[in-house]
Amino acid sequence: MYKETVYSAFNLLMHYPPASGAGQPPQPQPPLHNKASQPPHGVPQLSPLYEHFSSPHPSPAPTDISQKQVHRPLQTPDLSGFYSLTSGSMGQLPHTVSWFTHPSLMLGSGVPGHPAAIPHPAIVPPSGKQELQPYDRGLKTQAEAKMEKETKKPTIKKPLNAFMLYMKEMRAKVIAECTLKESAAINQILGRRWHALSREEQAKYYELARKERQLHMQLYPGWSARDNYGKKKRRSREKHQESNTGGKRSALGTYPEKAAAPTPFLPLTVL
DNA sequence: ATCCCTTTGAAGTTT
DNA sequence: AAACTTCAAAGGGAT
Repeated sequence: MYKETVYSAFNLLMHYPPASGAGQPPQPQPPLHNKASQPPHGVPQLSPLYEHFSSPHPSPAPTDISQKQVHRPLQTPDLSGFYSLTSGSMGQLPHTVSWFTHPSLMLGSGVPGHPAAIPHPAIVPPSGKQELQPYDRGLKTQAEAKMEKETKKPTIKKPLNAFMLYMKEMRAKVIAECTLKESAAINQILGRRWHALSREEQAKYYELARKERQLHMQLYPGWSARDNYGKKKRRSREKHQESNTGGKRSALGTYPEKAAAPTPFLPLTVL
């Protein structure tokens, strides 16, 4: 409740203007490197859509976006955010940016350089948890304190990609439709559903993701995905590589053995 | 308490 | 350039 209120308020403040030329095809971007993530045989390819777009790495519209999002008059009194668990239809997408609604992103400090100085949802403490107590009791050396301060810097998260946005919106729906609760299983279903989406449906999410990246670039001009590299600790690297290596990535119809068989108690519509 | 699993996509690094 | 790696979310399960 509190979360949603905060996020919605953020959404309202950061309302996005409609993409110029609404009704134009959005700008999905093809996977750049990962062949395994290409839609498998039988799944509509996205590439024909991509030719509508000028560049695989569209440069952000310079200056006006952030101004618009800050000064844009509120369009609707409805506080339900894009990711409201109850709404769910992309057809009603407000022009918002999803990471403003990230549950874990409401902590953090203000947005650097942001005119409204609103805590930005993409900023989280490294631990993901709020630091309630001063951690330095004065017992550490300067170097240690500096080191610790460095590691406690808020983390600016990556903007969500199209599929992540789709997952965020559809997860609750899938969970409601089946008895599964484990995210790994839910994500498999969502992956299948993603491939089953029409190009137009997917394009909505690609467009949203593009806007996310644009705004992220504007808010954090110097930020790089590299900044977050190595921040996740990995328990068994080999095992992780095996399951997460690009070339071995499972695709529709070729899921790992473990998940090959459809879950028996799932209604067909879920899969 | 923290990482793994599982998905796709973006972007980073390595070969 | 291509291949490979990491991290975004989520939350139950494993360590």
